[in-house]
Amino acid sequence: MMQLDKIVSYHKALADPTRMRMLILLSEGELTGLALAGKLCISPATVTHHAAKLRAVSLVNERREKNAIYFSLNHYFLQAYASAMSQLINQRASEEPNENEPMDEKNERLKQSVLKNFMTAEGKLKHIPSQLKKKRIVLEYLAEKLEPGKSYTEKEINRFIEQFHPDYATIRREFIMHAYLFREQEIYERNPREMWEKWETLS
Amino acid sequence: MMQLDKIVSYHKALADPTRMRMLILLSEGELTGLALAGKLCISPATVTHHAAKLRAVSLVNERREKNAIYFSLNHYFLQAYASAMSQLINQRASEEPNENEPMDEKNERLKQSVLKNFMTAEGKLKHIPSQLKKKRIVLEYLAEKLEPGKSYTEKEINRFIEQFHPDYATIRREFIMHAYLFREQEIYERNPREMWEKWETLS
DNA sequence: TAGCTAATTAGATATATATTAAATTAAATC
DNA sequence: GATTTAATTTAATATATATCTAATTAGCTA
Repeated sequence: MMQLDKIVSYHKALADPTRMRMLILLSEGELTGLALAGKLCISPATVTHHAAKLRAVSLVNERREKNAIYFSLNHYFLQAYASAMSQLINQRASEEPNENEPMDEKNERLKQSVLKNFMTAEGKLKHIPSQLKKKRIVLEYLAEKLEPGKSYTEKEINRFIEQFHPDYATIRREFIMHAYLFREQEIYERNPREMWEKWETLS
Repeated sequence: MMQLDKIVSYHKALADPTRMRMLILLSEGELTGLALAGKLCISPATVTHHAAKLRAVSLVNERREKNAIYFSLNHYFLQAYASAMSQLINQRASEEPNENEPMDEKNERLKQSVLKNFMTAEGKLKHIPSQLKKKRIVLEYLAEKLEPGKSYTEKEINRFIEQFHPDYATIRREFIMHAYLFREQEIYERNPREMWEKWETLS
């Protein structure tokens, strides 16, 4: 369960018109600090200030080229956090105190049982688990078979998923909703594993 | 297109730990101002202050009973606003200057052509349009056939959708994502038409 | 190395807002 | 009508933060 503070910080980051305009500008492509300052009519120092807040909640990425720094949107988190809050509010009831068994062992056991239950002997997916935790196990298992860093067209993704289940549209959407897959324009890419894990800590 | 200010105000409303805790408390049911003050360890005046902010962005409802006021969550907006921002940022590119033709005529013409293109002669849905505007037309057309105010189980919703398309899971999700349908616990309900329209103005 | 450009940091200021106590209003009950 | 309970408003205060200028740091290039 994501901490209150993180959700609040996230909303604080978005609770400022200048930062929101920054994000909108960045949605059209990366920009340097100076360029942002120019377009927003603010000083470079102010850009740094806001960039720090956005970075703190992983909403922007930065890369250095020569002595300029290019800012860009982190699409993962833009989508991921958005639903984290509704989860916080809608899914409270399902919280349970944890038992004595070590977490890692318990997770591994669950993972094996879920894969056994939801995958056929031929390696096809029977159906998508409805419980979030189980769903993530299945999605992760499938996503692992995608090559990290490689770009896929939508068709390629569909064909990939079809190997396991006919309803590729739903599963593709689940991949994106749960941050296993990332879509930019018409191109899909597997998110790095650390993103999967970061996302999980949010929910 | 939703105004920047509204999105910012919405995030401001959620950018405070006390208000977030209020929402979490209210997610378990309605409470009076005094009850909230007690549970949150703050003065009644502070509750009023925060309630005003949450009300300003339609996140809470109020009802009077005797001389107490009961606050409750507005689930519609909790879900609706959340994705409005990603839309703001992801769909900018598709904006176009509008032509001379009156808006209403244009919309009606689009609606007819979309329904003709995506529905079979037998009244089944061929597939879900990928363009947002067209998708909304199809979803609205289907949602109109649900009875407002009536509660449906998930199974009933599935059977309803299956009349039109086998992939009820996807369509059910789309209904919820686009605020045509509202889920509380395991029960589904059609949102009132005004909610559909309010939601559309957000995107 | 010196000089240039971009970005950050530090310090200062002004605005916004979260909070409370006290006064006031609203509704219900005696 | 007087009293009680709940909520709001008002006024005051303290904290947070958005912004700028000026000084500093980081990296490039002549």
